[in-house]
Amino acid sequence: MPLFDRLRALSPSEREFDAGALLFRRGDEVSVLHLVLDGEAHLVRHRADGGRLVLQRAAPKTVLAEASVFSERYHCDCVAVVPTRTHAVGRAAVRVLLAEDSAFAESWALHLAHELQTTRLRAEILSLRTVRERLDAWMAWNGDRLPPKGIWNMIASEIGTSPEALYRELARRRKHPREQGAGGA
Amino acid sequence: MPLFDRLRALSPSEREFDAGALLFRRGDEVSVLHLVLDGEAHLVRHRADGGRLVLQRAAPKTVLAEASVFSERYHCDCVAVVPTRTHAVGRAAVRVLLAEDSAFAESWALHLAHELQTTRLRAEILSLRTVRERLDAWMAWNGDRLPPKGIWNMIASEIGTSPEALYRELARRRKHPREQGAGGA
DNA sequence: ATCCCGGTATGATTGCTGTCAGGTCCATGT
DNA sequence: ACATGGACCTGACAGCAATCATACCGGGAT
Repeated sequence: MPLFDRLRALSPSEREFDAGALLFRRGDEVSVLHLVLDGEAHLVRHRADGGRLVLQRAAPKTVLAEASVFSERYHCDCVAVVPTRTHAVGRAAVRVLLAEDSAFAESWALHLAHELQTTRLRAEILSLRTVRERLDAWMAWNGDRLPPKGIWNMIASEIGTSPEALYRELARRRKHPREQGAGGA
Repeated sequence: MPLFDRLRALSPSEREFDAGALLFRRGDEVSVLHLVLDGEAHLVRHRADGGRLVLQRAAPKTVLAEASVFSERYHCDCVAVVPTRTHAVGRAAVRVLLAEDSAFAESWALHLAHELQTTRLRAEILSLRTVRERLDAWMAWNGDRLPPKGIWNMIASEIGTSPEALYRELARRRKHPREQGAGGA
């Protein structure tokens, strides 16, 4: 991922956050762009009734709140859900680079376009109703191969089902290999 | 939407497609970028078993397959699901503009970042399990107001549920106004 | 060697939603 | 006035998955 490295090269500053710590608050001035190195940070919006709406789950090797580059202030809170380390890049520096280095601007746009593509796919998968359909769709995107053992839990959360439901679907396919895939129209 | 207008200004060519017609095929050379004016076009990937996986549902006033700008050839098919009219902008022209006009590059990135934001939100909403939670989340994003009558069908499909289920949830809230919103943690 | 823990596996139960089926209301056109 | 169609509404039923509970297994730590 050249974009990530290019951004990291901009400045050497790293930050660490305990589980539950806030990376920033809604209304704070946007001074840096965070790249998640380890851990996980959630972009959340708090509702009047106390409920919270997650807007992004940033895993390691992920750019956090890309849209904040274009905003003076944050529109939502960001919290580390586990101990998290980030690389903080100055927002101003990123903006200068975007404006003056068209190659960088291009990789930035490419990154966003790819991210958009996979997120749209995820939304489409999540709009399917059965675990079977969701797994079919996941496989269609991942080379028509079953997910490797060891990450089934991750896949389950990716396709929005419980691990148990995924285990059962996988077991079903082991027993009835030919019935896979539907003639979805 | 200034980006949309800026793109339209690039060239005057419009194209029309009947329902079911293909805008392009996987493997075709990318010569133009489509902006959907009327109708609806789906980006689809065909599976070996005949099933199809939708990657994007492009409504009017929407840029179709943004990632294609950076690709020589298409990675999936695109089909008009209803009679559709698009504005076709030369890919080369867009790339030149991206490279030479940093203001345009910025609005392009801004567009992608916004699209990414709302798509991530949609994915989060779709990963909720009950209609109640989904509607709460939708409302949290839309000013804590109930959706206006007349578009409930649209909302239902946005949050990935059947119209009936949404009607019931809305009726429930009419009867028990105070029980809305959960202390979701 | 043993403990521990996370992932894998599967049964039983409950609850929500999808679907079908019927019905009302209203705007529009004739 | 009447017919038409679309959105809204609600009852009934079936089905799928979330959840709880239990158990197996393998690798890493002690």
